[in-house]
Amino acid sequence: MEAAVEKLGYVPDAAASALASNRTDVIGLLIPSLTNSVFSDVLRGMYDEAENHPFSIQIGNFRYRPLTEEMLIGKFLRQKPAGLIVAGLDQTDISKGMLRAADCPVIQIMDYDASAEGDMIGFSHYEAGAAAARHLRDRGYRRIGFLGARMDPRTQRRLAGFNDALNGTDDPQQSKRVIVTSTASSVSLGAELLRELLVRAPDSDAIFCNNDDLAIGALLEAQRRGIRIPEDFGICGFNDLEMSKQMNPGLTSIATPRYEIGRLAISTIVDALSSDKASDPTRIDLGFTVVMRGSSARAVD
Amino acid sequence: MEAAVEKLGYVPDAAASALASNRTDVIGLLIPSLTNSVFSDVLRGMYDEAENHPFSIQIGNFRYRPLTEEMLIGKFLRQKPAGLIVAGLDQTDISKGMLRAADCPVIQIMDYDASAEGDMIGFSHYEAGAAAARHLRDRGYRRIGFLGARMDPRTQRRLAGFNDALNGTDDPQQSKRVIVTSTASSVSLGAELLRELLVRAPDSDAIFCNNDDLAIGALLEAQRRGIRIPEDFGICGFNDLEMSKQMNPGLTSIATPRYEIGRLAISTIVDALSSDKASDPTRIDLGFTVVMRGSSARAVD
DNA sequence: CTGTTAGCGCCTTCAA
DNA sequence: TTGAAGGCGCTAACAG
Repeated sequence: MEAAVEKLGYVPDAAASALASNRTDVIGLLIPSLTNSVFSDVLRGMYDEAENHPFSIQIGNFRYRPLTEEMLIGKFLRQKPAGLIVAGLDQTDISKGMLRAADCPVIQIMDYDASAEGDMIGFSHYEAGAAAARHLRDRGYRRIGFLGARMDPRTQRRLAGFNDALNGTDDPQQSKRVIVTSTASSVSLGAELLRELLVRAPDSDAIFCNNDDLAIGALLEAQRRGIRIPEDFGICGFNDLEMSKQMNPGLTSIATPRYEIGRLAISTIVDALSSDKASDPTRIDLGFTVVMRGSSARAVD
Repeated sequence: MEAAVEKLGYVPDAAASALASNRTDVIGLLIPSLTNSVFSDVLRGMYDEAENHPFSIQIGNFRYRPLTEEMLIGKFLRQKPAGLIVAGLDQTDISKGMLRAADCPVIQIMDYDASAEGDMIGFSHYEAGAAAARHLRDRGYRRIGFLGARMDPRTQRRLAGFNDALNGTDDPQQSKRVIVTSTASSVSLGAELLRELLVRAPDSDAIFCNNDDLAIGALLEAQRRGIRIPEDFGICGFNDLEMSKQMNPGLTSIATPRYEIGRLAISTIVDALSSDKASDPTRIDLGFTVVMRGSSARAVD
């Protein structure tokens, strides 16, 4: 009979199946931005992992707007997804309530905070910011600025870690060296923010950038201005994009496990779906790595 | 009654609706790669446009494999999508048959070829390749190479246009200057391919790159080798990524209407769905623009 | 034009 | 273990 079914070219109807079983094979993914190059790696990991499973991925873009996220969570949940993946730990209370009540696996990705509730796969942005500050300080830089675009909650946590780690550097100007904006991150913006830093605090001798786009823009702008890197000025980026190591000098950055987060998010959902017994909570801190390259490789005496 | 319905928090069931109407509100999108930075701009355009409509977007990644594309077209069509968007004009015959028979709007994007069938929104890659060759020749370069990664059909058309435009340049070595590989494009690969070109044809004085990733990698590698750009060596990229204009010198590139393609693809489907009368075929050539910057701005006598 | 009803195709339960 | 049948909630066709 199965053979006959094969021959006749039978294909199950997804809608009928969904109606009867109250479940689809769509995994919903909610991300704050499509511009952010970060998410393309996460997506790649997800698609690589999903390839071996009968799931489709449907992306919702909430544009860094919590209320849009709330609306999309509701919309996705109504579609009876196989699972839901949301970026970040900072949903509104209403969103959190919906996620808690959802009758499908829900994973939060990108961030890790032991005190937050729910399943999560990510790393601590606070620690990453602190590690960047420490790295630059260890290389002998003393007047370290911060360039940031679109300060989402994770960026703010990096800034908090950065600031806390620099406390005791007794740089009275430290707060002046934090240059942030609400506009989207880009290479051009990195150049712009560096110019602004050098106006507001011209004696700055290093920067930690929100992400590698900004860092690359700042590096290129510094070179246009004849600033010697790393001798006179150190730069540390964040994310370690593929191109960062190709810069001249190479860009020091913080490598983040974006691809792995994507893979694990899907495989966690698949596992939760296959093992009918309630599985253990998934709370994975994947960590990060400071990758030193030329842009901060100053000789320390 | 409608008010009561509101009050009771009624929400329609997507699966039941799909089963009864034989139609969902999902627009399927088939792309060959998630790595390619090109598609993030296309996606952005799509999501920006879709925001005003009740459609969700579901992405299939066929990894440059025609048979995977075929399988995904079948899978998507079975879900009764509101519409289908496929990248490229080069599907297998079976795929083409399925697309022709689909009972939903189908748009091909990224490419434009007047002799191909079906609705399409894109531009001519052949012409783009020819324009790049002409630009470099007009700036006085005479021994122009081509760097290419993952030669998909559109890339090959750019190469064909490039080659045809250089015919008559009477460079007997022209074919030696074409360096291509099957691996995925990246900045590092651009550096690598430039090194290879300079081994195989050391007298080359310019390159047209597959895309800006390669071009940026080649530019940075050339600088590491002390090659003067644009005096001794000209570079033209493709796609005009945001960061290209920030390079030192700025990277000459071919600006492509990626965001616009995304927007138009969605709005075309929405229009086709709303106007019940069969609408006119959509065949839009959006063109491209050669943006000259420092990397090819050599004084011509 | 409004109100009613018969499926849509599968899943799941219940009977054999 | 296998098989039959009732719904899942909506849409569209049809009757009034």
